[in-house]
Amino acid sequence: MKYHFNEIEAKWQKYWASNDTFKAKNNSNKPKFYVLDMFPYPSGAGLHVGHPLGYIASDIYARYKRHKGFNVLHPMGYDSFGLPAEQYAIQTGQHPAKTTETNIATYRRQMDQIGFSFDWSREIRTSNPDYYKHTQWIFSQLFDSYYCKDADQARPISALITIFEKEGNTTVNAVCDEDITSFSAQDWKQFTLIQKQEILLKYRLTFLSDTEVNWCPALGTVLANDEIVNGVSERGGHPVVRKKMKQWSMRITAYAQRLLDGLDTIDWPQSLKDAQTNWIGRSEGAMVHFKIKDSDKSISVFTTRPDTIFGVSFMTLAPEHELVAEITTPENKAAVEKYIKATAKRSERDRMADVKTISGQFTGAYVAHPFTGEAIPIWIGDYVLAGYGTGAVMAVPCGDQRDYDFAKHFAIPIPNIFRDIDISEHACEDKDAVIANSDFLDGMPAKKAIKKMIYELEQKGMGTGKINYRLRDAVFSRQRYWGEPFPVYYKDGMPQIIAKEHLPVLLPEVEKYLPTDDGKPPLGNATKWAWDTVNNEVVDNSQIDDKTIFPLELNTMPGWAGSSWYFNRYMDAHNTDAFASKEALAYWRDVDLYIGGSEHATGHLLYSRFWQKFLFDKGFVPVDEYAKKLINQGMILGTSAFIYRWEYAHEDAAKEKTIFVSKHKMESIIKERASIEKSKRNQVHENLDLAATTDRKSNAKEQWSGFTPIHVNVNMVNASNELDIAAFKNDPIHSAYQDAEFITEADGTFIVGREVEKMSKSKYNVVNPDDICHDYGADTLRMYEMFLGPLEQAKPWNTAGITGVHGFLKKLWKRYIVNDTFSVSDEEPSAEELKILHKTIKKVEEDIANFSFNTSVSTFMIAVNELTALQCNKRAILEPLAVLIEPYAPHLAEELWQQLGHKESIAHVPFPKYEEKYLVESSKVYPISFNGKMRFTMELSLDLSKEAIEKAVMSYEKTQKQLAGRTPKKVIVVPGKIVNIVG
RNA sequence: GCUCGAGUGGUGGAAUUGGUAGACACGUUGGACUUAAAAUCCAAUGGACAGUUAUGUCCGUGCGGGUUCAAGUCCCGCCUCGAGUACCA
Repeated sequence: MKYHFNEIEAKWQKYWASNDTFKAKNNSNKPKFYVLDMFPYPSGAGLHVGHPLGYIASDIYARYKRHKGFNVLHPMGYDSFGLPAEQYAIQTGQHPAKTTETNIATYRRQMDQIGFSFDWSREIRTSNPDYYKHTQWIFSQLFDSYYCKDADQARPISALITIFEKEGNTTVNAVCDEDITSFSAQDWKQFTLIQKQEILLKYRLTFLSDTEVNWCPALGTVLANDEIVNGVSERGGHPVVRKKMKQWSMRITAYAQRLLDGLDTIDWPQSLKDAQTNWIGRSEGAMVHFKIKDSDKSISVFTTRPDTIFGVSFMTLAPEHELVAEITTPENKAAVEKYIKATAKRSERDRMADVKTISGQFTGAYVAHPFTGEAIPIWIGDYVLAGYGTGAVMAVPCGDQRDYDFAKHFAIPIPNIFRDIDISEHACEDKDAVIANSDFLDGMPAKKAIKKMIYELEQKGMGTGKINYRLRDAVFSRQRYWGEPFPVYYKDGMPQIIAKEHLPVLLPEVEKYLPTDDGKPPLGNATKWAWDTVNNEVVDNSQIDDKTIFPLELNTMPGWAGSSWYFNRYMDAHNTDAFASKEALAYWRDVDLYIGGSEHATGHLLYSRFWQKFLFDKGFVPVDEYAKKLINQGMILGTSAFIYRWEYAHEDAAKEKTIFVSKHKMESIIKERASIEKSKRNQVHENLDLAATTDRKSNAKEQWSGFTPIHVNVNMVNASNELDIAAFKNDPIHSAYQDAEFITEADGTFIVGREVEKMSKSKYNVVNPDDICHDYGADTLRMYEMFLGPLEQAKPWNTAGITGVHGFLKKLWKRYIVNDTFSVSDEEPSAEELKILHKTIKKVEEDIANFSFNTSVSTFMIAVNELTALQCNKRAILEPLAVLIEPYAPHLAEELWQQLGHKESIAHVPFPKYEEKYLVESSKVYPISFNGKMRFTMELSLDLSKEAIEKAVMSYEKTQKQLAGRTPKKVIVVPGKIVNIVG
């Protein structure tokens, strides 16, 4: 009986599935433990070896917790709405639901073969109506809520209406749009229904507003900033323009402070907390109002340094600032307009990337200094962004380097307001500098001066202390097909929510998935997309009468909608009334361990915290942070392979053909070429040492221009970096290279270049787990992925070491099964054997607690090496060992468990108990150092006193030999650790 | 620029509060078994030098300083690489 891993693994996977081994119960006497993975988007490429890294780690943890007596919830699902399926639908006409289903089947097969202990009975898919029904409902709850700053929580919009009816809005302290105007209870009563709705929309936690968005005409959709790379769309690389559009937004800014505060209560990686903290970008300062000369308007600016106000020598507005056109004087009009036009052409990314160019334009207008009354010129400059703060800056050139550079460039005065500080070279951004030339602030350090200034500003009514956040409200509309439809219809142009009992509003069928010809989103193609408010159902568009039947919203929700609450759904995945029952939520509460990539730091991981806090405010969930602990797994990188194309131009273009050169050959050519270049610069290329290429030898009329690296599929390259040329030529992807010539090394091999890059389809460096499962088994894959290195570290995939792990499993197998026969003895174990076992238990438990799975694998190897050396085959050792290793190699462990005579699965067997007594040592091999350098070791009893140790060491013959007659100055004895002799 | 990580043999990586640097694997070399190969097993393996051996000496955790009986680990100053972020007022 050999270790037939394929048979064993298939057998146990089937057993687990048919016995519901990993099904979690929603009530239990055991303590609960919830282990969550970030659910994948099921892409067409299938799972690659990078995906399972985090899943293996969480699976080990989940399995370990089951052995430790926990009721473990370890679910999996799919984030199945998304752009790739839609793009594929546009290209092929295949319905995204169909594509998604096919991809999910592949993912499921691949995950099953790795032996994860997921409770598949709770599987969820965000694109299922049963699921997005609740996403729609949460949206409607946000719509029906506003954020009360006094209570510091979300409140029902009905409560706000009650206040409006009684007192108007002047006493309301709520988060709302900037442009809100005051009204009385009397006013409110007189407003029309539409006016009331318009006002309420300015308070709702999800609201419609005209937002400047990144519009991608080719995709027919709006993109988030993080979906744009180098000014073009991340997917497809299409151009993007800025455009105003009516969009749904989420008032996440209402939660800015709570999102910051919450970070202190959760055990997440510091780097991730830092990322969120920076993203939210809290800064304390003041809002200052500068009155425009010869106008009754004023310009507000936010500043973190109100104490430097006496150093203001100009003001800069973003070119997009709403007052620019109004204040510009006739003589500056042409220049200002020209500058605005130039700025508009540059994308926001462009403007931000260019730090060196200083540009700007004077408007001709002035504001009055709030304290001195002095006229301060107003400039516009593209270093000021419309989207941050108020889009205006009070420029203090002596205290800010950018303002300083701007002033220098345009010869604007630079008054110095710091005592004894030289600003002839650069600005002084030191917060400890003492203020001077500043009236009532003279002699104060910044901290004190800031407080004083805010007080003065508030006294004069010229400003207020303010906390500003960088965080912006999140745009929530997408002009896409494959997403959740909004539960919204429009009556008189105002959005109306569809009640819970009529959800879900199902995604309609469409002829094509592109935007309509008149620029409406894809849902504009649907012919049956109107809401009948009498029968509460979707009806044909032709029935729209704007009395009882109205048009439905054409946008769909973004990808992050479904992923912002999915962790709650797993608790009660089949509930049809609610997203989860109160009982289920009360029992599971929150995620105990969440594992996923750090790339979601400012997306999913921020939005989901926001939604959770909202649901908490509404009393729908019991906790306001849903994940107690989070671990980021590092990315598994690919090792790309390159071949090098010889770039040359032949006199006769028809005679040109593609030539690839082996790596070392290429290097010698480049070297040789360089020396030729030296002697005969710019000469026609004379053929180099290319014995194999006779054609080239007779025809020397080629202009050489270097080598271009081309990605080749890593699966065509062996471990020695040799390319399988035939396979390369046969690959349909490379049909263009069928007649290519390959110049090999002297020994006839063709060597590729290697480079570590992100694993991606376009780089042909994707390694999928299927082959490894087939060749070595899932248990080997699991252990090897863990053995690669620390979980949180990024690392290149390299199968070179996999034989070591596989060999280890075979060696382990042989402890139980010798010469094809199960042979475990019931003999009493020796002290030495018990010591090996308990040492291993201790180390493995510590490793799991520290998520140091790579060192656990080493620990197992050491244990098996040592037990092999002792020829140990005793049940008292091997039975617990099987349980120890089960989280890592579950199939093998199940098989051994069965061989050991057990009928039940190993999955819930208690973890072996570590007992200190087996590790107690009576002696220690002390390292004896001289001046810190270890010279020899000496075994001594552990009950010796310090003095006794020193005596024993000093009288030892080797010590005296080392000292060679010298007398030590000092002897350091650390009992149980080390002896160091100084002198 | 800023923030956060990280630099250890030929390679991936160990070293839990400062206490024997290089665990465990890969690779390489030599050997056993075999007609042969695969598989398996055994041995050696940071570098340099000395020695017949036993062994010994020196150097060694990116670089330069420091603290300490003792530093991969702590402190100061650099360099390099990676990730994130950015004219944030």
